[in-house]
Amino acid sequence: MPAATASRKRTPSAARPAGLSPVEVEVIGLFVNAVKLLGMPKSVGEIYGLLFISPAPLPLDALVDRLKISKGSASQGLKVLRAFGAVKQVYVGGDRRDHYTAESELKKLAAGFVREQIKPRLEGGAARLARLKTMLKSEADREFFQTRITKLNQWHTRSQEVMPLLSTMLD
Amino acid sequence: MPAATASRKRTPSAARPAGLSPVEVEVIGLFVNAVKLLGMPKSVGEIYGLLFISPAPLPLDALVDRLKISKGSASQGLKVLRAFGAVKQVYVGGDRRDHYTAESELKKLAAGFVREQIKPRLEGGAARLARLKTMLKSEADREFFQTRITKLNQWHTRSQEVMPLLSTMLD
DNA sequence: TAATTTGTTCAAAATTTCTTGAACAATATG
DNA sequence: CATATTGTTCAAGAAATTTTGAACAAATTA
Repeated sequence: MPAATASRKRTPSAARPAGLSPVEVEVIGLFVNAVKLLGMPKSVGEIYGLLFISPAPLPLDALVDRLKISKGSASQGLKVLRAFGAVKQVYVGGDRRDHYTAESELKKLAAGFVREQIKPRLEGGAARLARLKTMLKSEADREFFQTRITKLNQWHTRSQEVMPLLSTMLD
Repeated sequence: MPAATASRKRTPSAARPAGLSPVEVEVIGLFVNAVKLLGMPKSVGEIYGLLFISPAPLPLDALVDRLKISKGSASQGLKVLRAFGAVKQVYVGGDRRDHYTAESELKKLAAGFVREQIKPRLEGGAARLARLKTMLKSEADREFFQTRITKLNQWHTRSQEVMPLLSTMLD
């Protein structure tokens, strides 16, 4: 058999652990938990976790092999993580595949979450509130509704104020 | 027919709107959204929303009738809301049923959420982290893991620090 | 005490969400 | 150009979550 031409069977060097080490399992579990708390699918946590604990950037294949998830899940999960800025694309010479590392700056992660998940919802909330105000104007009388809507307004304003403070604190 | 003995057919006074008014629909929608963002079932948002916009305290029956949800859902939803302190039990004279109003202090709601949802998870995270540290002690060498675990530690500490600040800000 | 009211619990049904895998597009390689 | 590689998309299947409704317990009333 001919000497391997730098990369023959896609196994760069040393044995690539087919399964997961105990440490890896533990770290991934941590992220699966966190990610579910934030309302995201388990696979997203698994992917981020593995990247987080991986010394080298990993391509999609590696995620599929080691986490035993489908290509579709891996692709979808990476898409979400990219949108959040939770994952960085890294160039690896002599390899056509995209490789990824975990972004580990808490501030950036928080910013991504706010941008992708919180902001859109707050905006939706703002729209609804506006509509409510119109409705009340026409119904004119109902005092109680008025006080409740005012309360909602306060909440909404407060939420928007808190957000930037939060990101400052996470510095 | 004899004069109603204060409460005959469980319809205190005036017509009880069987369906929901446009304003009610709008407010409830707002809360259903919010509640889903926090990872809770729709019915919890509906219940809280109706109580929030209701001038008078409501018993379980009213939730069932007006929201058209099952008794089971209503009971379960109230249980959750009670645990969060998102709902107050109000005494209503001459009525055996429990009546509820929505707690509308943002601070209290936030506190409930932290207590019921965030804290337990952070504690779970702490346990995992402790386990991880032990594992690393035995594997001794792996430097990279070490730096990552340190990072996790920072995050965890930071989260715990941020929590009380958050509740201060929501005053 | 028997009948009624009120509310809880929990297994099964309904719904929602996630994952898979095959088809496809895009790019590179021989 | 034909073939291989890489990655995306999306419909169908699998899994997880929520809702229902009936059985039950507790408290009340006649």
